[in-house]
Amino acid sequence: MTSKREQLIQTAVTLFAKNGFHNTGIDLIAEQAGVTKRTMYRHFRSKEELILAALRDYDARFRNRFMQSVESKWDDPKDRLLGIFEVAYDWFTGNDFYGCMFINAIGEYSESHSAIREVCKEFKRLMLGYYSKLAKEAGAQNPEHLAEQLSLLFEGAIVTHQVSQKPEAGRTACDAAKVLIEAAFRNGQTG
Amino acid sequence: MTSKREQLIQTAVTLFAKNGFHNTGIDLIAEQAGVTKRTMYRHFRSKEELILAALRDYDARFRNRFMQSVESKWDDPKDRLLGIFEVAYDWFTGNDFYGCMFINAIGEYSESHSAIREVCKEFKRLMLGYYSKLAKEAGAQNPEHLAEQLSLLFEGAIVTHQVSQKPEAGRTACDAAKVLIEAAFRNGQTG
DNA sequence: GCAAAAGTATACATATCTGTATACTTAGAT
DNA sequence: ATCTAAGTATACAGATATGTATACTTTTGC
Repeated sequence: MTSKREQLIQTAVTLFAKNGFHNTGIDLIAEQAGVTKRTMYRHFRSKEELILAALRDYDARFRNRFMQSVESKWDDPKDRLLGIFEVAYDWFTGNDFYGCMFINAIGEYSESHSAIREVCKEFKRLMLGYYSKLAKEAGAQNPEHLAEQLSLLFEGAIVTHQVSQKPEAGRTACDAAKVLIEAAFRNGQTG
Repeated sequence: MTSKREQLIQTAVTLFAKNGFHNTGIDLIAEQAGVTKRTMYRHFRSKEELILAALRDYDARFRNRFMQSVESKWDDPKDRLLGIFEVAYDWFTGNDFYGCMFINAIGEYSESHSAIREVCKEFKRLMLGYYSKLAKEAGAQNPEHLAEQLSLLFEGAIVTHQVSQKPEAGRTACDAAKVLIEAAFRNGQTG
């Protein structure tokens, strides 16, 4: 049996993703988690603490799932670089895709120096690090640079699908990624 | 003198962009606009109506400013395609950059069929149309496809700068855009 | 000049939000 | 076995939300 704390976090992740942060009240989270508000406040001293816990939990789970998905489907590092976009496509077209939770969080909590921003930045930093690692394994001469380019395509595809609901965004990102990857291997420095 | 209605819309745009939609109350908007709440409700029958008006107003102004900026700085259509990212960089590094208002709006109002979503989709559609027009003028063989690729880079740069506060995202987008543009002119179909 | 529209000022209704208080009940660990 | 931590249930405090009501004043079009 999962702990009450875990139930709270999972419920929070779901509701925050679907309905936004300010728009999701503590009462609803507690009710949906099958827990009283008193219990919630014993685990988290404030709503912000719960938000942080939800983001941190989602961060770890998402990256784990993502990397395992990529690595179970492709072996060649260069294939994996492209595979990123295949996996992203599956994510986009799933039933409960509401964009990237971290982007959405910053949309609501824009303060420059806040704990929430730090978690969001860290998530993006770690994702970028993964692309970079794949690019390095694939033998790109400037793996960081290629990773940053692919990251832009990835983020772009997320928000395009989120806002415009165009499934072809995933395909387009994949096409563009191919071009950028080829260029990165053709002459090291890409532009 | 600008009308009260205009003042309300401008104030709403500023506050929604900076502090989010749910987190910005009618009372504050009215106060900041120098207007009573009663007056606000004479112009807009609900907060959602004000949000829609703010988004529509911002949509028109932003695109206008953006296109004029691009076209006043470059004459050659191919230069303009790259210029997009220069102009974007200026936007990112300005004083009050809080990401794309439309992306942020969808983050808070994710319902699939809502008036808010339609306005956001329309904005993105019109921006894409502009890239497409430039690509066509530049003589790309598949201007829509190139436009969609560049759009992904653009959106990616927005959210990357918004979340991770990395000024180099603009530069990276520009580099990647160069590669994609070159590829689009080298062999029409890009991957 | 005057009626209608738009504005001010302020209070109110109603709902919901975060967070706390009180009193009682389990469940586990030593 | 008992003591503590964690849980339930419920009510409350205080702030803030959206939206309305009332009564008065200013602006503006005809």
